[in-house]
Amino acid sequence: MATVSRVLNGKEVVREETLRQVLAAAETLHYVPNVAARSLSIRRSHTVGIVLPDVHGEFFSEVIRGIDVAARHAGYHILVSGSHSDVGEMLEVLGAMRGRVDGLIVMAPDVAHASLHQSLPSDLPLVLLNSTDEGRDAITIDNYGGAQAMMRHLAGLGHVHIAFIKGPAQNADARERLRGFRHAMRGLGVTATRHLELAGDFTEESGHAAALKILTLAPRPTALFAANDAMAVGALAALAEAGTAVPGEMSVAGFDDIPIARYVAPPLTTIRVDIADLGRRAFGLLLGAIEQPAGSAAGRRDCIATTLIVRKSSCSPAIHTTTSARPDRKLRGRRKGEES
Amino acid sequence: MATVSRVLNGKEVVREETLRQVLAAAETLHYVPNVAARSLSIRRSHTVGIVLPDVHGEFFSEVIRGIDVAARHAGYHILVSGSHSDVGEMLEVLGAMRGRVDGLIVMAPDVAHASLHQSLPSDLPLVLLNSTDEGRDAITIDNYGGAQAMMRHLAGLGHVHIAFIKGPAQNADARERLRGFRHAMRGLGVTATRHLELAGDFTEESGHAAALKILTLAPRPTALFAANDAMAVGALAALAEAGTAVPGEMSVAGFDDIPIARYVAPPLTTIRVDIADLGRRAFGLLLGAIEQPAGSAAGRRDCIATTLIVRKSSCSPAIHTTTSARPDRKLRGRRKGEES
DNA sequence: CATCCGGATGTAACCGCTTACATCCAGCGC
DNA sequence: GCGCTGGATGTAAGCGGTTACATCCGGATG
Repeated sequence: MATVSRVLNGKEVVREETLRQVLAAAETLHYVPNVAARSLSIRRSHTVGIVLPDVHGEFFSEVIRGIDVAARHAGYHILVSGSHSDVGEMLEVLGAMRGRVDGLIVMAPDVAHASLHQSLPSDLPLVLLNSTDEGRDAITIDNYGGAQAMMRHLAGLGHVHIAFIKGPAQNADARERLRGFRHAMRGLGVTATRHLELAGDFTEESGHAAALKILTLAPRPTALFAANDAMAVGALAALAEAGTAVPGEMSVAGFDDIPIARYVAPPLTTIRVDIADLGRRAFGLLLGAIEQPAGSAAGRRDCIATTLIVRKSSCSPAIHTTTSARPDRKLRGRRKGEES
Repeated sequence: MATVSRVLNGKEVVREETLRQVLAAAETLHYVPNVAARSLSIRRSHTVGIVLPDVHGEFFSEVIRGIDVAARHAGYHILVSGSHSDVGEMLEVLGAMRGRVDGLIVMAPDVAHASLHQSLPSDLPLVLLNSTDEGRDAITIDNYGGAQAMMRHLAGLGHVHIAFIKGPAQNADARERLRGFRHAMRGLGVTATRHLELAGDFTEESGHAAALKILTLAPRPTALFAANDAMAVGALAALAEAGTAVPGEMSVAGFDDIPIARYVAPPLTTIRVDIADLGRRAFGLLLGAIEQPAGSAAGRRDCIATTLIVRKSSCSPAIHTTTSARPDRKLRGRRKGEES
């Protein structure tokens, strides 16, 4: 039976003839190796765990899809647990996965929960998604670079008064995007940006509310950059209700390129993030850590690039709207007519 | 050590005092039971496998979410494998899951692949999603009922000439929706419906193409019912390009209530399917089959209810458009002016 | 006081595989 | 002919639990 094991694992030399016999016998007996016994013996399950918070549809599925194909390719399986609303639940699952998996991919964008980071098992290969922690491997999105790319786009169109709708304060992605915005604004010579930064929490409603506030600013910004697409969509709705033309009177930009971004009116200019790639790379990093436990010191980083997607929601600010003249719909309407 | 096992499983009587000692020791030693050893011994992994074809974002994540929460609640884990483009790949994964899971939830809506059904392990509890097979447990969506509900809605508004954009011929969901449409049409006294049924394959492009064909029918239908939302969205785009007012000249309805359905212009009237519930119930059925293997004869069925969601894309047909007058854009434009 | 009883705990076989080590055997050089 | 060598295969000791069965022990019973 040692020989059978050798044949099935193919890692040792077996006589050609014997090999054939074993294979034939296995075939006729419908033999299927017992996975549990093998795991017990080699202390490896060829399974990786994925723990996600309660993230939404497209993101959730794309991350998993990315990890899934990479894992399948490497002969690994994935044990998934999503929609954890609180840290306690997450820790519980993390505990239950112990022993079942060879490594873990954990997404916990809310850096606030230091308790979680402390409780992560230290004896298991682990990579973090969209959050960092000294001494642990992590994959992040190039939020800073993406935000700067969008700002370059807007600035290139001629915008200077650009408002920004922020994400949750404790969210790592949101913070980086904000950092990118601020840096770009300084580059445009605008140093006092605080009044141009509106609070938001990544929901459509918060985007809606923030957009209404932006309309009251004087001078009124000519462009609005939301830290994610959901808020940009909310903003678009608010602007439509207020009768503000997009992009005529106000350019709007988002971040993420969620699927509906191309269907809203007007289609949204945004930053695309290749989420499946995020998953793929996370698995790659994890696999490396699993296969060479003593491998290069932990703390490896990998960053996912972003792409600027220009659609119809952004354009150059019209000359007359850059002045802070109070909006007068009839008048503007006539002027528009003259122009065309 | 037998006693330790008894304490940890709590299934046998142990002296109060001993129990405390064991627990204390386990605590100080950071003892964590080895899952593989336990599975080997009790021949159960407390894990269920989920195998999905290459389905899209929202559906994928919702099904998994539904199963996930139900499973977690019951102390089970889920092993996921998605995005299988062909049957061979699916079978491979199915094989690899053998021994790793106590049961399987498989989605294979393309009934055409009888080979798959034959190759499904027969010694493992298994429930099918959106496809049926004699003698196997299955959960389906109430496609027939949903389609009828939508038809009742349209008929109630006064529509009689209703076109239908079909889904892939071998897709079980698509077939049932078509059946619902036909039955309802007979109820409306329309017996020859074939010319009102346009081919489609669940993609936006096919919906776009089908809508253009519908515009050429005489008498022109006053309503269009697509077998899924993606095609309805495509149709909406086609109608907008052709300058056909929705819902004024043509009511449009879809099926699924995908997230963007509420963001398109006009918001889409559709049939909502509670997908998370689909997953939840599938797990429930599977759990039953796992816990009483000899349980009631296999072949249990469960059906997910659907809900009619009325939005802005449907309304009563204007009186003049129910006649079969040939469309004349200028003329219709003037008439409209007179009405308002 | 010997026997019996039943609850609590200890013992060891077993789950099915991997793998270090033992064994076997053919070919080789001396 | 003999000891060696090395490749192929057999043997058995784990891996870390579960659980049937044996054992132990204090109290009730005859």
